[in-house]
Amino acid sequence: MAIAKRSVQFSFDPKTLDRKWQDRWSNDKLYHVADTSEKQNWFEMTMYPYPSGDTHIGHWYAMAPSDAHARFRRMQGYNVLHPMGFDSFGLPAENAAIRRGIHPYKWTMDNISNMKKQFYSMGTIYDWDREVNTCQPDYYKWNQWFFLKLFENGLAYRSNAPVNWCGQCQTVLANEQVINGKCDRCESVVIHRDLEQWFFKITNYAEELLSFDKVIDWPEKIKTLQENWIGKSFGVQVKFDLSHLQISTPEIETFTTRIDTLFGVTFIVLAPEHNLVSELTTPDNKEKVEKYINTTREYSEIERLSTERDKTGVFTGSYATNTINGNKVPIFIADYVLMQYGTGAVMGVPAHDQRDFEFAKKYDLDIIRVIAKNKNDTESLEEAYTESGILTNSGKFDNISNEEAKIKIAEHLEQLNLGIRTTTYRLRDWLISRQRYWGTPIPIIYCGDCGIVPVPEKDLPVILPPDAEFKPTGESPLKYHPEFINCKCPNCGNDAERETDTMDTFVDSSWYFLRYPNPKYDNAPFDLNKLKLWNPVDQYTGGAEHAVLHLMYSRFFVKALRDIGLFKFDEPFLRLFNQGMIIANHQKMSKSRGNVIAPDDYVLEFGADVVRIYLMFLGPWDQGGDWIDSGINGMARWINRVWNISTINSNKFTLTKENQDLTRTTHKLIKNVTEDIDRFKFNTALAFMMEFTNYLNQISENNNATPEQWNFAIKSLLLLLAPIAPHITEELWELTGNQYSIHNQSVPSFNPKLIEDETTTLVIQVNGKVRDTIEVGINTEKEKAEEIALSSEKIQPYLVNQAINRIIYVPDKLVNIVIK
RNA sequence: GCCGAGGUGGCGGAAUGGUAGACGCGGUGGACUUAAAAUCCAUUGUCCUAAAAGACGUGCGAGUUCGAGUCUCGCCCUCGGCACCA
Repeated sequence: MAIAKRSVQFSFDPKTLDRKWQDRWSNDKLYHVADTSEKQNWFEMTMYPYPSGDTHIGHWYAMAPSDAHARFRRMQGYNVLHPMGFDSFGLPAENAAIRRGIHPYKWTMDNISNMKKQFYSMGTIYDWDREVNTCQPDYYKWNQWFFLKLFENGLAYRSNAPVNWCGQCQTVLANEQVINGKCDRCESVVIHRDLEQWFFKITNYAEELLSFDKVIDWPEKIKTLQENWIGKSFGVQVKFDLSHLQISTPEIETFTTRIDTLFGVTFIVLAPEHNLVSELTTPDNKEKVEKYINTTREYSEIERLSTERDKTGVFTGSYATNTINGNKVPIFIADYVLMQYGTGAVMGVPAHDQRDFEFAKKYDLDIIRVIAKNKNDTESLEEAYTESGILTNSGKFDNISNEEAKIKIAEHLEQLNLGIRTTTYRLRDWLISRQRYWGTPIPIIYCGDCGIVPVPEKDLPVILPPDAEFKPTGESPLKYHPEFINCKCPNCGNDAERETDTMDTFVDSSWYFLRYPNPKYDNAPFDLNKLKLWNPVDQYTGGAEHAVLHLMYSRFFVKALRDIGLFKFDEPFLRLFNQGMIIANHQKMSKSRGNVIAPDDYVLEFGADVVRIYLMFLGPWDQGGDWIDSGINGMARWINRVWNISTINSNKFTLTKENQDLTRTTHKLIKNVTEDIDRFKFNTALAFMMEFTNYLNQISENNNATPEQWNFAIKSLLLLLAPIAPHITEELWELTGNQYSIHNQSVPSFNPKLIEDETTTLVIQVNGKVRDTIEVGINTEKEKAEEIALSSEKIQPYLVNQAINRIIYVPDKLVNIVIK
């Protein structure tokens, strides 16, 4: 795509400037971060990228503002660690290997070196001595180490679980490889299969993850998203009697949040995977049931995703007894009941649950209304009644409110030992197995005699063999790598086999913030002394698309490692800020649309600073922005004006007495910009600076400053702009005779007393409509202000023959004359 | 369906309940120039008007208030996330 041409004639050459200062900073190790200093440490991170090969404007949009904020903290006197790394395991590398025959390692490392060059061209303060790269054995070794720790502590386990299966490729697919229910490689429909998989027991932490007491500042939105994901609900586990069937268990347990509707149960539904299904199925239903289970097992993603899908199910032939009223109800299986939630069994109350209602209609089951809108309510139901109401058809519980009944019936069941109040969560355990090559090998050995044997710590890392063969079969190359698979059991020494699955890459990102303080430490994942200096992270920034997965997994990791005793803190990220999405010319950017903004081209044309400024000016960072090509010239124009105005020789100013207004405006600028950058409001911070530049032009033209105050104004402007536009401000800092480097200076401070205005514009309203504005001294008395307002020539006509009801006075702001 | 964010000029966007449209883009007119670009100056919500003055104006409809883009209630639309969770 062609880029916007520069229409500005710069007074300087941005390309030369960028290079000059980037090299100087790099040679001087200006951004080297010591672990300790006389300053307070501040750990500010932005989410590390996947090394896709080319930085696009989205990377810049995430990184430039966070870099500016970190630089700003640095100038506020903190010792700032603002590191960068690469989330370098993952699918695209493997696909490149299969499609183009490039080894994932080479592909990844080439991309990383390219992206590092691009980050360098942005003028970021990343200290590359602290780089973290997750595909290196010295990093993923610790993934394996953590896995062993979690395993030892009962937080990692192996279990059978359904996976996405592509029949064409004969392999398992990760969720992200399933696009609209189809395989992303061969486009055939994906079905479900059961496989033995490894899980992390995140559900142990469901309750603690719901609490955000230990964070300082997180967006409400993200907290809510996590709360919804965890999905806590209160309900009752209630038993239905099966004793008459004489099978292995005398009862079946269901979970419900609507125990008040217990008298309305007309059927029971089990998930097809429920372990009682085979026992409950009577011989004459056997064929039907098995057929249903098989089709369910092979149900496609597409069907499952469809909301409007008909409820289907099949009768097992058996009945259960609802002990509260002795009713016999039929037992069905249906795939709308999920094995993973609650007990995998549901009591069907068609009158008060829409899904049950549809199911009952389809299979012609009874619908018994037990909650009435009011006492006279006898209407028949067109759909489930899910509102609150009064109990009916419910024996001794009739005529009480359903909210009351929830408690009464639960207590009743508990007394009879037929039910118990419980809490259930939607959150599932974290499935970490991936049937892929380019990831961390799971450090487990399977021995015919000893079973599951963890790889001993001393044998870590289990190295990913570099000489794997990549064939377009879709299967993990590790499955065909005998040297990798075959090994000796660490326990008994007999022949054994290695696990060939690798870990989900979210494992890598769940603790990388613990590695930045000591990326090369090799006795442990981290040196506790270093860790204490930096962690937890003071400020984290990144896209909201990671609201649940990455951010919740990281929280889980920290809590689990804390409980294992590795450190004491509870949360990984104390403050979180989510930037919005950047779009281009009103459209989402995509390769197919051909509207992807390539930052490199703009950097060559305009210089890094102009691109940085534009990204921060486009809109409020948290709400995203619209990159409109023509807009960038405005930033170039402005920065050129900053250049021109900064290079004016201050000796030309001949005023001997200070211009109070300039002093006031300069101090206001400092206040406003400081506050705005602090809260990531770069767009308004820049607007203030632009306004100030326009103002300085007037001052210069009218020669309305002393040399000293002019210098102070320019110096303040440069210092405030330095975090956002590091190259040009550094050059101007030098040109104006200051000492290298501007980035080692402090943010200028303002004097609140000097900000106070002497006069203010008083708005005069009549009945809330602005009729006049009058300049008055600050702190004008009410009586005086009213007098001024009433005597205004513009106001007079409105008051002729009018009775004044009252007068509102807001000091220093307005007078509102209320007439009839 | 549920949860969240949002709806303001031609465009991106500003506005602790107190002058709506800061700042920037784009447009128009002018200066400079042989000319153009760049730069600078002026102007730029709509209607009415020669102008002044005025009227209208923040998705729609009500309400609270001396005063509402901002608060309350009820709708409509857009974008993001979740989605048979019993």
